[in-house]
Amino acid sequence: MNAGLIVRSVTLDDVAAIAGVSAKTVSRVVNNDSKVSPETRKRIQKAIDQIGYLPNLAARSLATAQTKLIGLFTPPSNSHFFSQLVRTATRSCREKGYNLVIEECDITCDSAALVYKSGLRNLRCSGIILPAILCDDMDLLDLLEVDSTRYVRIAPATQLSRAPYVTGDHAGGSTAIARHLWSLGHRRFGMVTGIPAAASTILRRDAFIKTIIESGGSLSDFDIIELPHLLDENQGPAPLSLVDAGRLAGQILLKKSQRPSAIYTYNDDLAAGIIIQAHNMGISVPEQLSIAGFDDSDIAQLCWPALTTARQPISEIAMQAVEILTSSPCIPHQAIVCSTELVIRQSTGAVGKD
Amino acid sequence: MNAGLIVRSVTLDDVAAIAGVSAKTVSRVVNNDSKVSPETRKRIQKAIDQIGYLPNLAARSLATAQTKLIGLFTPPSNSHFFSQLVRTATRSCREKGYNLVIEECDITCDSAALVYKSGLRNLRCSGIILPAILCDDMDLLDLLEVDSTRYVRIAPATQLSRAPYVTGDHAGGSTAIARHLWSLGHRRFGMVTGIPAAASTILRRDAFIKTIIESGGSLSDFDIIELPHLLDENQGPAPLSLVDAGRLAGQILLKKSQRPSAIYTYNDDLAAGIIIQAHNMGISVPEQLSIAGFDDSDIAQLCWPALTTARQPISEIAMQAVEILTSSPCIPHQAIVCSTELVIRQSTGAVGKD
DNA sequence: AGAAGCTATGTCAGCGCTGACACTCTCAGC
DNA sequence: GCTGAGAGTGTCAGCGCTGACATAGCTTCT
Repeated sequence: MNAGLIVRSVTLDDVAAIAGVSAKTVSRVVNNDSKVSPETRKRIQKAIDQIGYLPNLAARSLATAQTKLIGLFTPPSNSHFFSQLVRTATRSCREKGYNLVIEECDITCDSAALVYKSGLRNLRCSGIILPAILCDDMDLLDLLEVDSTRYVRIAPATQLSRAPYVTGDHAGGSTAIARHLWSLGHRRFGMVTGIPAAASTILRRDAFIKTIIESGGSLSDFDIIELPHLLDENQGPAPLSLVDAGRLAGQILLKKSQRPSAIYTYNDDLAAGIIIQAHNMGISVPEQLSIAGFDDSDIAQLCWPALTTARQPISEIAMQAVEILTSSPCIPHQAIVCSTELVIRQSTGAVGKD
Repeated sequence: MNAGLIVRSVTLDDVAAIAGVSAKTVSRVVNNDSKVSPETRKRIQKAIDQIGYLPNLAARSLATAQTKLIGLFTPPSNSHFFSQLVRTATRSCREKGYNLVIEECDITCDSAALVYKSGLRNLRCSGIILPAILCDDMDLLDLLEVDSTRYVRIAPATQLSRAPYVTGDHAGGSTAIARHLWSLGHRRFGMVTGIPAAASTILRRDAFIKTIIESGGSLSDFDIIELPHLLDENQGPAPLSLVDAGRLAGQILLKKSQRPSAIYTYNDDLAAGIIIQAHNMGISVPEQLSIAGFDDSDIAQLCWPALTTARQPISEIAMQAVEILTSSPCIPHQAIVCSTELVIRQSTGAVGKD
């Protein structure tokens, strides 16, 4: 390691001296400006390669007041949905010449605005991606607007016209799942919902219930568990993973005297937990219990039996978010709704005679 | 969105003017320098809060030639091991006042040095975390040293004394798994290895084989599949996930006339794939087939039956890596080996009468 | 021929911060 | 009273780059 060793880095001026032009012209070449003659361009390019010039992003940021950094908040219990989101966002950023910076925020203990203030904020990202829940923290949105930082919301619940957002068709996916389960003959349902503050939680829950009731069911056919209740029950030091939360929910739901024949969960991670719990209790899936999730994240095909779920186009959501943040000029109130699609796998089946 | 609107940001000078001191003194307060009288400090702090001063990291980077950014390379098929690594690294960076930037690199198609050059390089990260495989790309290491960028390797295979590294005890974990399987009566083994260029692949494989042979087995008791072979077979456009690769490996291994009674894989993701494939083929685990992985990443407890595996302290590895990069002064050739631990779960059992 | 318009390039201040160094007090020690 | 040390603060250049503007050398049109 040569840390400590002083290395004056190669600058525009060095290149300029070699190529016999001004630094500004080199800058033009580096930034692909037009209005540079082909010969000059070639000569400069040669000089750049020769001494291995590397633009200094800090200097550029300072001069342009543009960092080319995209910030992304993630929740502490990482679902598979988020892992995929992070991955695709990384790739999209790169394609557009930006870099992705990750920030973790547990809204159950910290205010998102506070986390932002003490962390990402003075990085002055060019744009910020705010996933569900976080994106409904009005203090945070205010703060971002004060800083005039661009941001995009993923699945916002409130003030939809305030800023651009991307979301999946939560209601549509839920409706499809409900129809599917009903048509298989299920009449008694367990549900595990997400965090109530998230729009997706409400939309997925309500669409499901509404569809069942429209089909002929009633509200008394449901056993509903809310995710926060599960998280609260956790004794351990580490936050409960969503899969573990699902397992816990399974313990509760499957012990009921009137056991549901189908369970629908807020996302695939929770559903995976239910499947595991069913295995542990000797309940066979899908013969004795059907389970459906949401997202179609990696985990869906990793369960056994593989999970019936509503596919959200996670990669597309991430790409669109990055696109919105990096488009120039910025389009004020873009709203993109990605459609969801029912994916039937082996975790759901016709209702059996228990 | 007020992009486009010109907002001269609040600077040190603004604060200085209000507090009636020089910008330098404000800088001292912001950076927690000693040698500022308590009263002055208080007065300045008040001014800072009053106008909401926010240090400009780009300017600071330019002045100090220090970006306080840590870069982390990830492979394209994200294993659970990496998801966890990313998460913990994010947290560790934050605690130390750094930010984490992710870069994806598929060494099967691109040279790591090239990816670095075209991406992370001109961000001039203060430090770079290089996971296995990547960290044995000597071109990349050369490049980093030319730039005098600090880096830390995770599980390097070659030139161990070249730079600091963190690694798990691959051989130890593998040996423990081998002893465990042998003691359960297994005598015929399937193996799925990792990418041969990685030290971990070789260490895990060789320790396993050596232990079995020492126990009385012979080389002819093994059926070995190498990960790259599986990846090559993939027709689809998207790269094969490790779980899918495991499934594929299962298809091959479990069709053999002399079917192994136990399969040991390079990591948990691959093992999960094998379990799924066993389910699909109606082979019961662990009664008819024992399966063991490596890492004890989240996926291990997400399988059913839960996976017997060798736990690597992933969080500790990430924390140590960040620690090495951020410690000051930098310690030249630190080498940290984290111990691994056998975790016995339900995917392994005594060999049955098939 | 002169005006007008273009293209290709140069000049220079300044983005916000910090390191090196200078300066002014105060106070202890002789 | 003088010296030296140290604490507290200020001055200023310069990190590497780009935006705004100026300039030089063309061509084209009137």
